[in-house]
Amino acid sequence: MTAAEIRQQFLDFFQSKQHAVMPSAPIVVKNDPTLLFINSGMAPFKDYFLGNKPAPHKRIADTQKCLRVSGKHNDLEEVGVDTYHHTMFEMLGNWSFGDYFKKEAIEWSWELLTEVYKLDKDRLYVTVFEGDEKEGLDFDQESYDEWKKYIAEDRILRGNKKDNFWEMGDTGPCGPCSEIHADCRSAEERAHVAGATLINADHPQVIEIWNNVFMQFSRMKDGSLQPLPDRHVDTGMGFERLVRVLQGKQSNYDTDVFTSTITAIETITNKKYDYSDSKQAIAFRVLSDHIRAISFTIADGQLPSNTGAGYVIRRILRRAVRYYYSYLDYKQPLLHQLLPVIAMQFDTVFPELKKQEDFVARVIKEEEEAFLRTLEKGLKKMDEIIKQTSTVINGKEVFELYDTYGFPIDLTRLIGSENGLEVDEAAFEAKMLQQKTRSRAATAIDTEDWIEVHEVAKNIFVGYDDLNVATKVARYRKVKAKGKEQFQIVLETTPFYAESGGQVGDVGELMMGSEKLNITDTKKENDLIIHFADSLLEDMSLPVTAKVNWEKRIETTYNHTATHLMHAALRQVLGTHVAQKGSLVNADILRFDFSHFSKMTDEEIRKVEEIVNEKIRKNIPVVIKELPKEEAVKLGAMALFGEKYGDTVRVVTIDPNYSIELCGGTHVGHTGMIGVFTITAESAVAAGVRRIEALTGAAAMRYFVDKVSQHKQIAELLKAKDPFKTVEKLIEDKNALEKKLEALENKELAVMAKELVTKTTSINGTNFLGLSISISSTDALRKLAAQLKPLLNNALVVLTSVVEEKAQVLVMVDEALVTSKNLDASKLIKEQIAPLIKGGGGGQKTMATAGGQDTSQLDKVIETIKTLL
RNA sequence: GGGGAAUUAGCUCAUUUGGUAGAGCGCUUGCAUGGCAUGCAAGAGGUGACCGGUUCGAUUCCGGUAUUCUCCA
Repeated sequence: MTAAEIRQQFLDFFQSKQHAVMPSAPIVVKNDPTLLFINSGMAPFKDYFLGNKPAPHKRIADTQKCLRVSGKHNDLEEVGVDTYHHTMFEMLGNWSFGDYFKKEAIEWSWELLTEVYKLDKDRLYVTVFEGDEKEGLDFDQESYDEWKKYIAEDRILRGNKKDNFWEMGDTGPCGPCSEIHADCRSAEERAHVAGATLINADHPQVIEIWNNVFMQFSRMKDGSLQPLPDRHVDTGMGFERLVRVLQGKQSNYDTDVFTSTITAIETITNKKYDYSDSKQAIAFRVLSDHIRAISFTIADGQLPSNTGAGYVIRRILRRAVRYYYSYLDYKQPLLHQLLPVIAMQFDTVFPELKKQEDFVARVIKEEEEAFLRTLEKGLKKMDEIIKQTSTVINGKEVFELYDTYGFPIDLTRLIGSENGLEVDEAAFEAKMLQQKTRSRAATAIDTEDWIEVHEVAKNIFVGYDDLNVATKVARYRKVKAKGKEQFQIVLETTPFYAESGGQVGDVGELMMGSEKLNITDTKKENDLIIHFADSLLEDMSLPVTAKVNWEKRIETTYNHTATHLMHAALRQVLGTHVAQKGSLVNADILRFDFSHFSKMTDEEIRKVEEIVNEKIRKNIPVVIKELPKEEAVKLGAMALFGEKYGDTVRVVTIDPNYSIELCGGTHVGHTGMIGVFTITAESAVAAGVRRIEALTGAAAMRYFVDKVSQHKQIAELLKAKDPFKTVEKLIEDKNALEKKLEALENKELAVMAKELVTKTTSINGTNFLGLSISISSTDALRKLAAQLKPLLNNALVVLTSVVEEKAQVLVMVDEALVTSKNLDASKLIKEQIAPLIKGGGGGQKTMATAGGQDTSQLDKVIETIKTLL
């Protein structure tokens, strides 16, 4: 049975049990400050469990792309070392939202495993929650009784709170769970040691394959448990593990989920995968695992970057590079070459990768090249350190290599040992810990419990039509971050648009009688609209009026509609490979990132501006409709990868032949309202991604007026019709004049030098020249000395001058005198001259300069030097 | 969001307690060589990212801004 068949059978099975089969949500998470990536099958359904919104179906089944790189059992550094941990994995799940519960869940899971997949019943064990006195929780008799119908009682094990009580987070839905484990050991081993003793004991062949969670409580901030009104089922079965069990393999990497990738790596590197624990074999596993995580996150819209979720991708990618660089002896970009293999493999389940194959490959290649460059730089730094070190590379240097130059510690270790050097690991760890605690302290957020004011069924957004509504506060809470206190407020109905789809959140005020409260920002947490304020109203329970700042909103709206017009224009001008990769729309500007591989030419930019402005002048009506997703896609709406859509979507159409996009943002009624549009900047943000910044309406007009008046002023200043030509000529002339001036100065100085030479006197066989001269700058003084030098030998020269009311002294000593008379110009200047003129100075032995406040002592300076001879 | 670092000629990079900014490649010109990454000589090319401060004097020290790299969250 192939992996693809196993997946399909799961979905078909639950479809036959009246489940709606849903596609995987994007692996990249938006609108949730607590999560960077989907890390479990239930994550996309959080809102349904929290009661923020109703589930579209009571029963759902799916396979969900998940990513885990941290946590107790998911250290990135462990992936590939063993045979069953992954960064990205698929989680098969079936879900009940207030529908069926323990009985059906248990019955169906048994039916699927034993009758569809035909797993040997002797190899299966299940666990149920034993209860917990401290929490006041009873033994899960209900599940136990259900299991008893299918499986011998000695195969039903009791688990404690750690293993068999699942919680979503510190607070929120939770409940007992029941796991199914499979014993994949050989017959002899099984006869020797009973499987039951190995459950949850980290045995690589006795593994949990499925967890059924029965949500029936909600954890409060004070730690107490409240029963949930609706009970839910949340199950998760690790797909890669399941395939391994069903295909009878010892390792996940030996299943057809990974073998095609491993074969491709063998071909590219000309090395063999030998299933061992060698570094080389680990490298194969690391690469075949990481390429999946990297490819799917990029396809779902997260580019590698140096912060947040993008940084996680970068780290995974770099770990893969490190492995092929060090252990497969491959020094060029490799990962991007694997893309065709996995894009093909997942073509039917996750088509988003195949559709963006070229783009994803280019991003990965670019990123690999960048890191290989970083490695080069680190190697150079490493060389320096090796030269200066005799036995142990100190922690500070190891940390600096790692922290500042991004040079991986394992490479430092490897190269160090090749040069007979050790690494001070303890000091490195200490530095690392310091950095971690500093970062944590800076981001610590203290969130208090919600204070319920009015119970409301649903949080309603009315801001598409109304900017001013009477409503009441549903709940609020205090949030403390970086010593700053803020309040989050949820309203029953709100006109405030929450930051989403690039459009910033609304600002405005809440009013209660004459009392006003400023709303500084509006954000979404999952689907909950949260208003931010610095304080609270005196009485939060009274009715309030919520009022959006109208001016800011309308200007933001101009910019948002203009973004759609521009997106369509870009596709016309540059081609249909242009896809949105991110955007920022606020009252002042619009910024739009899109996939495109070269810098836009001036003509292309002008063409886009022309098209957008033409569409504005046509005053096209903007038509907004709520439609089922499938219908919208049929209309030709641009389906944006990485956007998670519900069943009905909001379709924004500006001329059905021009622009149709799925969008939740706010838009103008007719394009004419935008007024005018202009692009102010075009730049690169990442490999294959360009960024445009633009202005509309009044801001664009101000921009034009400024430019025109600047141009006018320049023309007036130059008294020229064509200022460009004039400026070009001015620059040319200026350069020529500067050169001429410099030549003239040098000539003048040469003449001066010749004249001065005649004033040289001989003292005790040494030529001495001490003069007070008039000169324009210290630079000229130095140049003069340079001119004098070839004209004199065996000479000591002292020149003094007053430049900008400051005393300046230059002392020049012939090389011969430096040794024969032990003269040192720098010493002279510092010890004898500088104090005289109340200043400082220095230089080299043969030439030094000094400057000071006191100009009255310049004659004495010359005398002082003279007496030295 | 919090640290660390970098920014010097068209490109790649030097320049130690602050004292007239250098190299290689590339470019221009001349000469040599039948051609191949040819040789010799001369030359052009720098507001040392930007803005302030300390200093007689800052590429160098200090602060700020921008951009890039990097680590952590």
